[in-house]
Amino acid sequence: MPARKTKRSERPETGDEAAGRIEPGRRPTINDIARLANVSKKTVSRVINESPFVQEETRKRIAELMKTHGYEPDPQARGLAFRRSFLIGMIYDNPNAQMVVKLQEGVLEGVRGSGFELVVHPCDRSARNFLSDVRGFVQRQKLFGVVLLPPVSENDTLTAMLTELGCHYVRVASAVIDDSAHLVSANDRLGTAEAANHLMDLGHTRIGFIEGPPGFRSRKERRLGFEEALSRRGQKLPESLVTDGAYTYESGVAAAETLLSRTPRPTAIFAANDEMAAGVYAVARQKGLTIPRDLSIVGFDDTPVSARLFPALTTVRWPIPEMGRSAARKLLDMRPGERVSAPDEVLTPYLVVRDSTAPPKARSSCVRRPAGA
Amino acid sequence: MPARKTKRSERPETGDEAAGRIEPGRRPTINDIARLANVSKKTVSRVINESPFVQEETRKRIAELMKTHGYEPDPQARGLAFRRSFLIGMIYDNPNAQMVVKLQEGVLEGVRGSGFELVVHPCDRSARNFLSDVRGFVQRQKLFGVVLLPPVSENDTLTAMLTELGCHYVRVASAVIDDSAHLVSANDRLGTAEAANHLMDLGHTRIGFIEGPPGFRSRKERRLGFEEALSRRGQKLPESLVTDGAYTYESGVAAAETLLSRTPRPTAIFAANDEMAAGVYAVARQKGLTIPRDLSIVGFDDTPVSARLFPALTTVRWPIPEMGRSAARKLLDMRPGERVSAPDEVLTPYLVVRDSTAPPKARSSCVRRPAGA
DNA sequence: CTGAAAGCGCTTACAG
DNA sequence: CTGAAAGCGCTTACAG
Repeated sequence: MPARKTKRSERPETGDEAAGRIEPGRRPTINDIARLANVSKKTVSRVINESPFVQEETRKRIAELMKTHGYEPDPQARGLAFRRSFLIGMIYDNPNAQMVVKLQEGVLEGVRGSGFELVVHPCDRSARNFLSDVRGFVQRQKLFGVVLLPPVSENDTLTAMLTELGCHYVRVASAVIDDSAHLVSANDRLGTAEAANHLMDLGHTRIGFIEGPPGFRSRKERRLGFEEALSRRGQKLPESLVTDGAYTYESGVAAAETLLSRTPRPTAIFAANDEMAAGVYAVARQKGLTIPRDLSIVGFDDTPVSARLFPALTTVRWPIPEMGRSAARKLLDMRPGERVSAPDEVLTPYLVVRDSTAPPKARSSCVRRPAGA
Repeated sequence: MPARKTKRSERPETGDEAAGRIEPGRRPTINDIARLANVSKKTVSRVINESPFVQEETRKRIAELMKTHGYEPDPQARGLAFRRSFLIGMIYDNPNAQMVVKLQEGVLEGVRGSGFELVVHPCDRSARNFLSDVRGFVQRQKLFGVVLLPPVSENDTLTAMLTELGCHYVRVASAVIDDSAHLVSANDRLGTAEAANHLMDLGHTRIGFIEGPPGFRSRKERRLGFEEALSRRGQKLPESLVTDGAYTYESGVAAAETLLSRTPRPTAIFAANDEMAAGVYAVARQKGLTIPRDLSIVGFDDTPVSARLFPALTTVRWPIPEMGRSAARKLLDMRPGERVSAPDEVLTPYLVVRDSTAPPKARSSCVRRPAGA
């Protein structure tokens, strides 16, 4: 239907008067607004895109008309003209559902009101067609940008490809692995150090350590942070007390079985995430060990599972929702003409002390607590 | 850049020969393919949309060209012309992260290769602007369809609005609350009945029941299924042994405290989901009750938490991934010209017996097991 | 079976 | 500061 060239002489003074000219049930388009405002659609376009080259009076009149008629520019049409969509992708291969959902919510919170939407893309990072799959996804949807979750976020080949495709990205990570504009990160090393200090404060000297899976940067960071904290107080982590893990409950069970069969038995275990810590609980119970009297346990993440273990798990809180929101904002800052807001600091995870840690039983009476730690 | 009107007389015989004519780095468009195939873009369009009105020889030649050049039609442009996007929304206000993530994965699996993508939309169903928020989301993105998760899926005002907007939808639900085309459902009543039978088979007669939250259809279904099964064997559920729950761990704790303070104490508790069952474990432990010797527990969902409780939870498995895949397929079946595949049956959840159920201690010796149940 | 024209709702140069 | 023309990559009538 060709746009009726109606009485351009009439200049609507109020929204109500003009409303009759849009067929009910049809969403108004840029043409409707232009016609009602007696301007070209290019001028309406300028208002939409906040161009400074519009007379204030005109801008205001158009803005009001848009509001009155509930006009919202069509992202599809805008995207086609811009050669870019208003979609943000979230790419991940992460075993932790709680983390994924909370991050999604955080990102959505961060883009609220911006007109952007979130398209999720779980994937298999070890699949042979991983890169081409992501490439197709990004190209087909002409994504404005993507949020990358660990460990996919640590893949530099991937980010190089995204750059080549002209797709913005922000990595969610455990260490500073990119410049501030492309990174939302927690300082895992600091968080783990806090956990180590807590255990040493309680008097533990034989501490077991369950690592994250190879291929996760957090594995390295968490171990490093822990060992550094130990060595700062002259302690060290013997190889016999370090075990592999996979950030899953089952791997926590397996690791705990190994660690708790060592002699002498460790008096405390740090698990690089909560899921694995839950596995340690199961093995401890099975071996008749009481937590924390016979064994102290510390986890990492502070996912809901930590509060529902018994006794409640002492763990390091990873600021998931904040990371999501921040990632979204960084992406939005990449819109042309956007003034970049102050870059967020690298967030510091902090220890949440609950009931799974206590001084070691056998030694609690003969070991001196370090003063003022 | 205007499309160069090049030598239409030359008719490319092979893709290789033609390849040189598309500038490298630029994705081919329908115009490129048309030019290379020496046909109008309308004909290419017909091939894309699988119109029968294309000569087989022509169709084949064009299809090959598309493949050679890695041509994929632009969903944005197609959407603009179709007045509809190739996006599917997932709308939910559900506390269970595991369920949400698995359903997302299931839907994505179901649409794989179709060119559709999934846009997630967590929301607050009790917010005053709930409906208008969803309406804006659907209209702005011109969603092809949406998958509705419980309890949002049970809102008929919502589905009426979607129909009015011309947006397809599929509900994920716990009972038959719509016609087969719009519904992917588990028969919760049957699943719960199985749980009840299992407990009765073991000899339990005093069974506590923790309900789901008001506003969830599953609350009603699960209770009904349970009571029907009991009454079929002449048992009944006394009001004093029924408690409210909210599908959260904390509500499970509160409910268990109530139920376990009744005298005589119930010998078994059915919790309407796994999260609440986890809460029952905590209270039981705190009261010094050993599971299943002093108390049998049955959950519902079979989420990962059930396997990591100790002892492992007997629960009713809800077929989450299957529901997601099926929902996606139903949506795709609504594409014009699509022949509807056989509608899925309503899925039946089934009992997974683990270690949290046993005959009641005090009575196991004097109660006769019902024969052949 | 195939195509030229017009359109989907926006934006980018380019004028003025 | 404002607009007419052309274009983004596709499809829908409408012809033939």
